Amino acid sequence: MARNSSGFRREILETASRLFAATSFKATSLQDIAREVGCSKAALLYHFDGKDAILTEMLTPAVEALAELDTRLAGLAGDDAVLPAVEGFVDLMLRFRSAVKIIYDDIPEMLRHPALAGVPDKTDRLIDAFAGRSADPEARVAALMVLGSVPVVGASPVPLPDEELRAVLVRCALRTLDRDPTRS
Amino acid sequence: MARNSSGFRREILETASRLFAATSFKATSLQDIAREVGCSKAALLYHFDGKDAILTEMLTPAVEALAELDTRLAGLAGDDAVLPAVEGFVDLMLRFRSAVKIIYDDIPEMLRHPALAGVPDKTDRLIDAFAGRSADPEARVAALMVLGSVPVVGASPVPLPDEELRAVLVRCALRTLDRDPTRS
DNA sequence: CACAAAACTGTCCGATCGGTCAGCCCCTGA
DNA sequence: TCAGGGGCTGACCGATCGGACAGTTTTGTG
Repeated sequence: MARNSSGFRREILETASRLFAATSFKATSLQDIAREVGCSKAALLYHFDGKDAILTEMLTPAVEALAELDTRLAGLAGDDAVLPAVEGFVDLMLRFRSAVKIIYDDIPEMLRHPALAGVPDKTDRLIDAFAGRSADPEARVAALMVLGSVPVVGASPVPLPDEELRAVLVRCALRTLDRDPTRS
Repeated sequence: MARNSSGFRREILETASRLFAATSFKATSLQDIAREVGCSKAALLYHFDGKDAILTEMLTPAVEALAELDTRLAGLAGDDAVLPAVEGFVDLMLRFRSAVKIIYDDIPEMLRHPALAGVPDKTDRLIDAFAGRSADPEARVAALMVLGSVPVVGASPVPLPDEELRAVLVRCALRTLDRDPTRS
């Protein structure tokens, strides 16, 4: 064998990235990567200092881009920061989509657990309801955002009593879905 | 020892729930739970059929409530489904917050990885920018929602070219933040 | 062609995981 | 009093993980 070294490194990174995104970082073993690449586990450890080093090298560009966005926003005050922050964040996410998947695809893996069988089906129908049974792509994306954002808030510590938090969440979610919350 | 059996079961569930939420299901071993509860690992497996059974018993109420919401929404068509869906989902999430944490707290665990050092700080500042540097709780919650929702969309397969997806995401995010996207 | 460096392999290792099992303790009721 | 069963333990098991290492093949170079 003895392929081109830097090309081999890249091949390892791409394969590992695919596997990490498909399953998850923790659930993907060095054996899995080696099998997919077509080399021995020891070969991986020859090119990289360890499993963590593979992940680090894979995520570094995204982390650096986030740091760049951070410094760019630091100079903007108040309302001026909102639009650049949103656009910058969305661009970042789209540009490093595979990296994002690696971080977030622990959730689908968790949903594969027998205890949660049938949940994905129900969340699909929930998206349908959020979108008002519409097939419009924008409505579907907004619905997906609501499905994701509400639990994220729930998993985070929020200094707000449940009743107020409930009202705020409903209001924000309706705005996301382009439904005016200001009505009876 | 020989404690009250059902009380002991409840104690195990509560401790396990706390540990699962604090770290993650996979990263929490039976040893960890046993140490925290103050019994042997074998004692856990005497009361439960296995690690999965503990998780299942913990999540079952939430899964059932989700199924209930699902059937309740099934009869509603089009726009009539939106508000009940949003309110039902928010209520569900608030009611089973610990269960939600268990599913979602794989992400914070991932963010603890050395490769992602410093990322939480930057996302905190990103939330600040999303909220327009405001301390208003509603603005902070909306910002948190945006931070969560955008990557969730990125990690999901969306049948939309990147450019359109970008525009949709920015628009929806601005609506979530209560910023009117309809302007130059 | 010779030889050193690079590339790679098979094998082994310690740690940790979920789970099993024989047996001990102790309360209960006949 | 003593059999018996529920509650529980410590020791152990096989599987799997990331990683170490000595040794072998391949490659580049004088």
